[in-house]
Amino acid sequence: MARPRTPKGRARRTHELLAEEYPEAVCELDHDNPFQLLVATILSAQCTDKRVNMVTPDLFAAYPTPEKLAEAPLAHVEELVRSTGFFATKARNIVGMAQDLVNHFDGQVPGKMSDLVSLPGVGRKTANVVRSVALGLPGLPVDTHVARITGLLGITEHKDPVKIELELNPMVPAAERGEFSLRLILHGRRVCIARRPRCHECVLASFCPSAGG
DNA sequence: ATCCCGAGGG
DNA sequence: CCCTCTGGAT
Repeated sequence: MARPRTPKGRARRTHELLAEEYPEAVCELDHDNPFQLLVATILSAQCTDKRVNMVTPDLFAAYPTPEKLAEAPLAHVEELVRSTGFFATKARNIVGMAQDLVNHFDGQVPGKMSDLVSLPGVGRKTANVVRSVALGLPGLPVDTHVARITGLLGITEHKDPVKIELELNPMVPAAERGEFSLRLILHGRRVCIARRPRCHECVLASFCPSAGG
């Protein structure tokens, strides 16, 4: 298959092929509402979603709402999220985030990007996950997988995730950005694995410069 | 650029 | 042992 000449062409081809490969890519962080997804996504930094799903049931049982989490003893939250790594930072961030929701956003998860990134522990990646998965708003989360794969495919030259996001946005229709990200992430976990990519099994290999074999 | 900082894979 | 796992703040 011929390699599309432009970065945008490569982005579109990538999404076409990944949409066939992964028709129903879904967010695998367990959650029942936007607040829970926001907490789970903060916890997912440098950690597998599987491990996050191991700690959130107890966490949400103890602190089901922003109001409850805002008043939680830090030591108890640290204990509950310890196995996700960076536990001191994450505990402080999710409690502080809950306090901000109560104090500034009427206990609701805001949809505006500028509001979301004002919350402790929430950067653009986390904000875009919440927007696209829980709120039905446009959002293209750029995580380690999205950054790595778009770089390998020559869709972007940037290394900074925020620059990558801003460069990718015009290449992908707003309504498809969340799915595009989800599919790249799934592909990164299953096939284009950082440490040992399975190029033989990759549907993108025909136009991937790094698919040597 | 550096720190946070646990768990699992190769 | 070294790297990676859906990063964010300083």
